[in-house]
Amino acid sequence: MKRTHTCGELTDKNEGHRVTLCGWIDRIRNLGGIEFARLRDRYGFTQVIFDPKNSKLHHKARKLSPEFCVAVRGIVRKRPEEAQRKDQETGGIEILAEELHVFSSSETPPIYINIEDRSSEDLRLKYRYLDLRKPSVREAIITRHRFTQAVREFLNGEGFVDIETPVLTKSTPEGARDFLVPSRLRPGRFYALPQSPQLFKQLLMVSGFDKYYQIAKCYRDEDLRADRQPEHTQIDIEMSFVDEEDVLALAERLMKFAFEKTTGIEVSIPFKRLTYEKAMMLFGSDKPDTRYGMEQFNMAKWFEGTSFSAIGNALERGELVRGFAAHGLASVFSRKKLDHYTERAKELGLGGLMWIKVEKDGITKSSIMKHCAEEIELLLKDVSIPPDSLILFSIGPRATLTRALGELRKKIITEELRSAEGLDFLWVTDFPMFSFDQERQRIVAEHHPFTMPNLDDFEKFASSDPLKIRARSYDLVINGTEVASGSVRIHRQDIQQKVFEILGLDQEEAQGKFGFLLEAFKYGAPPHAGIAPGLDRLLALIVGSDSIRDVIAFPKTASGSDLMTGAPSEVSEEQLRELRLRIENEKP
RNA sequence: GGGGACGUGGUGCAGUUGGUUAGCAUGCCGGUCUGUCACACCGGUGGCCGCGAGUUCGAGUCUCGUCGUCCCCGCCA
Repeated sequence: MKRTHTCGELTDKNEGHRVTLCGWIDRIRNLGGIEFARLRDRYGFTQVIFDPKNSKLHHKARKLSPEFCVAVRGIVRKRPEEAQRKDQETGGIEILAEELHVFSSSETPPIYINIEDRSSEDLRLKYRYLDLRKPSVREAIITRHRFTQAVREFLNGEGFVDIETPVLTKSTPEGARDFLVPSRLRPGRFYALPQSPQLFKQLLMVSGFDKYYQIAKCYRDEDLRADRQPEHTQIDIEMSFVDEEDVLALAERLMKFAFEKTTGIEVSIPFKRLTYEKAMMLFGSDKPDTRYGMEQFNMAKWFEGTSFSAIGNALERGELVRGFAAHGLASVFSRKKLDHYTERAKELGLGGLMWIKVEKDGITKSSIMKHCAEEIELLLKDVSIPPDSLILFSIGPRATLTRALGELRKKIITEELRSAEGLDFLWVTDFPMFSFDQERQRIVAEHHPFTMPNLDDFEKFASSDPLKIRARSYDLVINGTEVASGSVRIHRQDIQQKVFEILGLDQEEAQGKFGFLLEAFKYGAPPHAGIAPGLDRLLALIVGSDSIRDVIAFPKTASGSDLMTGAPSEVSEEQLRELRLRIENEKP
């Protein structure tokens, strides 16, 4: 029996037609005589009715159980008026069964398929193929398909060429830990899985491919999170003869097209922009969710010459006094909660946390009222603070203070506030080119070492204070999540060489690691720039999930295992021998 | 590498201060029922309480270890 229709398409327009449906039994409702079976496929549900008058068929139907895979032939008929379901797409009709074929029976499934969120995540992952039968899980995967199709449609239309790059490639020293693949033909040597196709796409620009894209798997052997998997997918894009404005504009149009095509949510462009510097000063974060306000401000001017030594001394030391106001929270922040936030502030490196409350009735309270009543009065006169507001503020060196306040702001957002609506697209630009890695005691690239520095900064600070150099890089942030990252790249051998020097790679090392790139730059490299939106995170935002596992067909757990296949697994002695590898005992 | 939460019939949970037969819901099996849609009702089945030590007359409950899952910090995108 071949199907003539799917379970999502029949309506009263098909009344009287003889049809065949294939799918899985979602649920049986046996009323003694008449028996209803809900049939499910990826398109929807259709109710099938087995009438006892057809006793042979009815007898066969009584043996059905959930998740049997079947074909049913029958007549589409309108349900009686009182039995119609307007909320279901196929709720107006049913199939009066004439013939039933069971392709496969099913044991009682280990997870609930016909009830949402009734099974634990580890079981759902172990039986992912069953979990994927659930409409909500299936829809997330289909949404992902529609999104990538929209991305391809847009980029193809813009003249981009989709080019595959190798998965077995070379280990590079910068960035995350590589996944390594031992080489059998060259024992003792290893491939690395790409953290991104970065170098290949730059080389494709040297080749003249102009506009490249790839929906590319990227691999990083680092610890996992809800929004981090060992393999994730990037929409990898690179363009020649462009600058950052071209890339940002392209990315905006791409996001608008793909979001609108996939979700129907209208996206207005251009997106807001903040420099890194400004984002840090306003929100204490390089990926702020700006929907919640609570911008930091400098409070020094109200405390100049204060007699309160804690603040006065800090100002003399050149430290800052900064804080932010949270409206509607004065009544929520009990003494206990304030203590809790103070504790957190100390963990974040601050000496403590001060607060001012303007309560609902307009009465002002503060942790430093005893010392600074006048200062607080002046401050509240200058800054308009509505009733029921809380100002949290502290003192400290600039970087520590802004970051710590940013963390406290984030904590308030996740713990105290109702989640905001809508999509908040934000560009953060002009990141620092380098940062200092305390652990390794050396300068590292903030984005990656192929990022074009701001050349004015570069000239001024390359030898004196490289940490002051800004990069021509940009991140796209949506609702506080970093969803894309990119930069203008270096296309000149001399600049690339200097950047390597600042990173502490001498010429020989640089030749060994990236010689092929430096070599390529000798042969007419075009100026180029690119960006790489993270597909998994974008989809998680679109389907409203906190975890990218929900938009990946076969995801891994927080410890990197695949509960379904059992990977990673041990391999045979024979396999190890071929690779000339030996496993060292962990505990000798 | 560090911190937190969890692990009890197939599934999701409860289980008091350590005390006799480990509850509830759902599923599953059987029965009644011809318009249900989480069908309803009646009856039944099903658990070495993740694993291993220990404390104790006695451990689901306390201690230590171990494994697994989730969340967070570090790390990383």
